[in-house]
Amino acid sequence: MASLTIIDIAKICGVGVTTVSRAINNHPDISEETKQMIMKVVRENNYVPNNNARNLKRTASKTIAVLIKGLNNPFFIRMIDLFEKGIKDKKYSFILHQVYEDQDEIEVANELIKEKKLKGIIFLGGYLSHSKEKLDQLTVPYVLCTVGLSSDFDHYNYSYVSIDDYAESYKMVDYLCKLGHTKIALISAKMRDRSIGQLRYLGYKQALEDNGIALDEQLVRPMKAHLESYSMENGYAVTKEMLEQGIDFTALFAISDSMAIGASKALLESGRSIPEDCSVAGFDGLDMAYYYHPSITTIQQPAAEMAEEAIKILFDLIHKKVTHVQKKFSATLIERPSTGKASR
Amino acid sequence: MASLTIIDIAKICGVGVTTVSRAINNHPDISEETKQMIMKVVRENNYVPNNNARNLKRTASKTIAVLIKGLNNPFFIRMIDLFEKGIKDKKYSFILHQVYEDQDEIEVANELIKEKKLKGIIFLGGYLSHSKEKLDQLTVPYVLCTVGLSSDFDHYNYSYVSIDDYAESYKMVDYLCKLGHTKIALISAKMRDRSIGQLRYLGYKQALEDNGIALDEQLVRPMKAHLESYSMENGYAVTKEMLEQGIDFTALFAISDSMAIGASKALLESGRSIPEDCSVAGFDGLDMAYYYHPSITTIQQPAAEMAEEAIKILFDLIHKKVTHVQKKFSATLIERPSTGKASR
DNA sequence: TTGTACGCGTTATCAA
DNA sequence: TTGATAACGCGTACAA
Repeated sequence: MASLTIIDIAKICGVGVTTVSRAINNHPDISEETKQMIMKVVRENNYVPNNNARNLKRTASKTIAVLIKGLNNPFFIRMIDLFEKGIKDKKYSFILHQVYEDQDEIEVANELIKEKKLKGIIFLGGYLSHSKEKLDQLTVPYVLCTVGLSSDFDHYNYSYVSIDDYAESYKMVDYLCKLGHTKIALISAKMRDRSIGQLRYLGYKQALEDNGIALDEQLVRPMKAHLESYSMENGYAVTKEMLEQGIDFTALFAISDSMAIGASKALLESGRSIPEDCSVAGFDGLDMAYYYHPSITTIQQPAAEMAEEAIKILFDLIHKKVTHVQKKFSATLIERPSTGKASR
Repeated sequence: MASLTIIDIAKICGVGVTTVSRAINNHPDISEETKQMIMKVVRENNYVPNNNARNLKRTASKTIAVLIKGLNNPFFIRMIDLFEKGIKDKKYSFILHQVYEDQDEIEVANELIKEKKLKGIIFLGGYLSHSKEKLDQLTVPYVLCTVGLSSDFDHYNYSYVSIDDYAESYKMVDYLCKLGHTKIALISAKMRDRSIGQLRYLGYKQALEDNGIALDEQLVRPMKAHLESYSMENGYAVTKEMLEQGIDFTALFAISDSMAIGASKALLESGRSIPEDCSVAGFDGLDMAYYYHPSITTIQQPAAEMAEEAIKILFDLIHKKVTHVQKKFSATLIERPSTGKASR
């Protein structure tokens, strides 16, 4: 029961602990023969080195952590897979660590750095509303990936990978305007959102303005605070409410694919057809948007390229090749059957 | 840079290390006064205890880990949330740990037990094809949740929470038969699957037999090995292939909602309508199945109850109130517009 | 190529 | 209520 230590193994093998340590860690200064012998004993007794003791002694390790706040966003789940593969390709270990709602990501990061002797961190999603001092506490390089930064942030002090939420939102709304829509509903972020949600809202606003359409506040609908953010359920609830209030619109743009799907359901359920009675557009480029029927027009984020670039930047930072890099990717508007010309 | 240790803090405070340790860990034997003083210094210098040293010395902790293989299954993601809340409600810490494809979950578990001094483990999803000896290596209580167990396992030696895959599959197929369908396609697990996938297949087979319908091997379609298991993409590919081969069926049962959605897309794309030309049924009870249009008939797993029960069993095991408990939940067939009476 | 002995930062034990 | 000190299990400088 009481698990074996390296000393036990050394005794069994009749060698010193150093030798066992060498065998386990593939050190060069050991004969192949003794190594095999030791490894055999290790396996037979299924000895597992104690990671705490290891990390306590170790000064460095080749591992990178991805910190994610919430696992409910399918887009992030996809990114995680990409990060895992990319990091393992570089012969680094990958750790996924969840940050809970009530936790401070910087503190969690610092603990993890100490504990695992991290080489670098990728923050995935969430919002960073920390002060500069707080962020400067981090002692290893990090890259923000699709992290909301409040607009008063000095962006050039950080490395990040994202898309241009403002421009992409503009692109979609402009596209809807060009289809002849003038009453375009927006399912937006929560009221106090000061980052991604706000940018997408501003893009919407500007596109309307540039197309000579007056902003109708009635058509801007923040997602429900009591429901999960960006979820299908939320898009459904918001849309249903609009329909019940008899609000008139010929197109609907939801700032996530999930919400677009929820919205579609509400529309279809009410007997409206897509896109004849109402066009629907989403944002993210999830598989789901394609498999929905009708397939949903969306802004596809280049997930693979973004993950790859984030990793590249992180390694450049680690190797001190760069100081700070900001990379904004352009996403692709994918036109699908859920959007069509305005009929009224 | 070089981070502070408990000794540094002790020096600054002019007390012994033991006292600092007591303050940090909320030990009783310390005066409120000195405790406040120490905590103030801790905060000011933002000292973070080294977890490795802690865990190395600690004999126990109040933490439970959920081990999950792959994050791609939306059903598991939902369960994770439930586990997190449930475990935190019990004032235990919760750790989510991902097991990668090439890793052995038992070994990962054992490492984690040592490292974090776990009190218990919940295995979520995946397949357990280990021998009894291997499982017996685990030194803390564990509960298998929705884990595939090969049929030759002696189930009574383990604690698990699941649904009766055989019976639920039977339920769905029987329901389709009663609607008058005789040509029911099945999108099943990969060929060599010996657990959940096989059980669902057997349920299908038996239901057909009991309804006097001969099994048509042409209608049983394992998901594609080169595509992600249970994914929309997989359901789409399989269904498209069937359609291209001109195979005739009036109902389709996919053993996951995701695959059912992919299948629906393939059907709708080909100009068929659901349920008029073909009924579609899924399995799991994901939100997605409801929001799809038409909403998809499915077998809804009682996720919340299952998570709750798994936690309860685990704590009972920890407190030695029980030895082994197996709990099979019954799921609910939710009838939705994607299924209807056979028209041919 | 191998072994001895020390230190990593913390908590537990015991004595004060 | 406090403090000194011995572990915890490992890696590694150094000696052999």
